[in-house]
Amino acid sequence: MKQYSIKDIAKLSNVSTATVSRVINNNGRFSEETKNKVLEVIKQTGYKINDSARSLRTNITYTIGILVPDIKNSFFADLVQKIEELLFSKNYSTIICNTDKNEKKEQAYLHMLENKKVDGIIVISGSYQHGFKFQSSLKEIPYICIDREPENFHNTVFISSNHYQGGLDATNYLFNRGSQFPAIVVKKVNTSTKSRIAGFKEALKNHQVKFLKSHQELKLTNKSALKTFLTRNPQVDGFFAVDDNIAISLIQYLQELNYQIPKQIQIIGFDDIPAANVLTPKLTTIQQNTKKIAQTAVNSMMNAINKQNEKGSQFLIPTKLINRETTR
Amino acid sequence: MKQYSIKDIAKLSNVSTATVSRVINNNGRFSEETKNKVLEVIKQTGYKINDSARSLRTNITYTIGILVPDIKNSFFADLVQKIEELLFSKNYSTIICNTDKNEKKEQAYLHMLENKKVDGIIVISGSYQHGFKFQSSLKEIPYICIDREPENFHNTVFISSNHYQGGLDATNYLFNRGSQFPAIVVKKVNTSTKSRIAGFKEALKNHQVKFLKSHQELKLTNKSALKTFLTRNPQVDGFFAVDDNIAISLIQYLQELNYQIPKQIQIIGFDDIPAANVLTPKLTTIQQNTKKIAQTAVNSMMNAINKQNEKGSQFLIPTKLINRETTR
DNA sequence: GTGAAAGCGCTAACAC
DNA sequence: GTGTTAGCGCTTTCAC
Repeated sequence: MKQYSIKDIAKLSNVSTATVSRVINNNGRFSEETKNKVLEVIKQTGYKINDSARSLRTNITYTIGILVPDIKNSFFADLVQKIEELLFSKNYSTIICNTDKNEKKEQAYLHMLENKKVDGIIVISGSYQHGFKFQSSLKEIPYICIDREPENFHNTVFISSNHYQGGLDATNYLFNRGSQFPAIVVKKVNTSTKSRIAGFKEALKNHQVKFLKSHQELKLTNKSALKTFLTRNPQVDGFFAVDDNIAISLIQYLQELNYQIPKQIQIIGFDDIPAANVLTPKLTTIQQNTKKIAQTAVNSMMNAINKQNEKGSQFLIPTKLINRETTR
Repeated sequence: MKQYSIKDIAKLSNVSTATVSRVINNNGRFSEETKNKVLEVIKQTGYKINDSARSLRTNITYTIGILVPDIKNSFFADLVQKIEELLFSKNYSTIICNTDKNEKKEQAYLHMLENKKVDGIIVISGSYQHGFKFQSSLKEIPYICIDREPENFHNTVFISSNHYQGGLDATNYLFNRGSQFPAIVVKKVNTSTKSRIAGFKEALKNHQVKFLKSHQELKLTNKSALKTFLTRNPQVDGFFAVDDNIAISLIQYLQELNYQIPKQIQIIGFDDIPAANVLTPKLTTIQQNTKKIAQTAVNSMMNAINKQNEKGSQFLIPTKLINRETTR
């Protein structure tokens, strides 16, 4: 059964398609009477707008693409959920693109989004080694980068937590709670962790502790890496884990090695993933303000769509320390 | 700057738009020579297909909507990610709709998806009280239900874990590991938990334990609810928590009340969320096969799109018991 | 193997 | 306040 088109509605309401269109879009220039008539017919028929036709005509799709490395990661999931909610409230749909940190997939998605003529793209990431480069052919689709630095800051808006400040706060907290030789624990390094590390180093400097990679930086590949590190650096009495998942492994290993947390060794993480609050002991960590990040991103996106140029802007969102049980 | 259209490509390649279209869609009826010529021009110009125009013409959008109560829930996130991946490999985009368990929002999304003329809708849920009813006006958009029973099974395909069997297995395991009076812990009840409870009851029956709501069912609103329950039912030596989050609260309360797990009381959960493997003690639980569920769903979706009618089918996916530390 | 042209459903410029 | 109509970019039928 054929779907109703605007033509059918026009005919059934004894008006022209233009009038129906005006009523649908509330564009004025119709009487209350015709409006009611048309609306009634629409209701009766169950007429549904055809967005393809509309987009073809208007060049607006009311659709935003969102590139995310892994939706299962709770930080990303949180962000996506909040962004999606905000976009929905502005009548936008969001197309989710799980890139799996795979560049080929990312390219394929970008291609797809270009074909779809989305109104904008939000790029989320903290997991790539490389910056984000988006070479749209002619028509520039505006894009916003969250947590992944773009190759060229002039083309876009960059939004991120203040990872540097977060790292600084975390490390200072370790000092304030009595640690004297905190070390940092990393796995893979990307743009955001780099800043967290920089914050860590700054805190050391402020406390007159010299940073030596062999003494203050642990690459946590497995339990024995930790064991070796602690044997060589018995003075270490605090760890800033560059993210919560690392902190979780760390805690597990430390417990297996019979260290007492936080008595002997304090730990602070980053992200505040759900598991952090469920561990024994519960993890002290740095929480990112996903709500604010999402708001800022959507805001910038709307501005970009409306040609309110913000290109080149960077927004750094403050983090918050959540004190729990792995610090004294 | 205007974007290139198929007309421009036609002109630049000295062929007709029809030919360009044939080349793009690889529909045959063109020579190798023209093909190369056209492809070259496309490459040079960076021409991008306009999917709105194409969809308008073909009535196919290559877009699937996916309704999910809460993408932050790790089970849903997992499912969505896997479904999205499969759809992407088939050249479909997925529009994510986070309904927040809000019926009004759900309706609004459905409306949006109808306007967008998506090719299909996948409805995920285990969190609604009511079944899913989708009254599309005329053109039936096919839809698949995962974990939420449709109001009318004849209109759709229903896919879900075998919650009943999972509940049965969980409870049997408790018995096998030495519990004699297992109880079930619930919070809110929906279609899936109902089946899990039914499985629990069946296991009791098989072990000649009579089910009495006051003795075998705990509504875990807070710690004192647990305390009261255990005072009244001191014989209880095992809990089947109807999902992992409930299990987590339960463990925490039990520890605060100084019960020993699993020595005095065994616990088994359901879902295998990430936190389950990180608790102390680690949670024994029932894992759902998200991969299989996703595959089945996408498969059915493709069949529905291709008019390979499966309506009325139900697929029950087996679960798997993950033995960890909260059982003996 | 190729082209001309109709038409998908809509919006908006223009005329009245 | 309302109608006529062109045209957005594409696919597809039909003719050659």
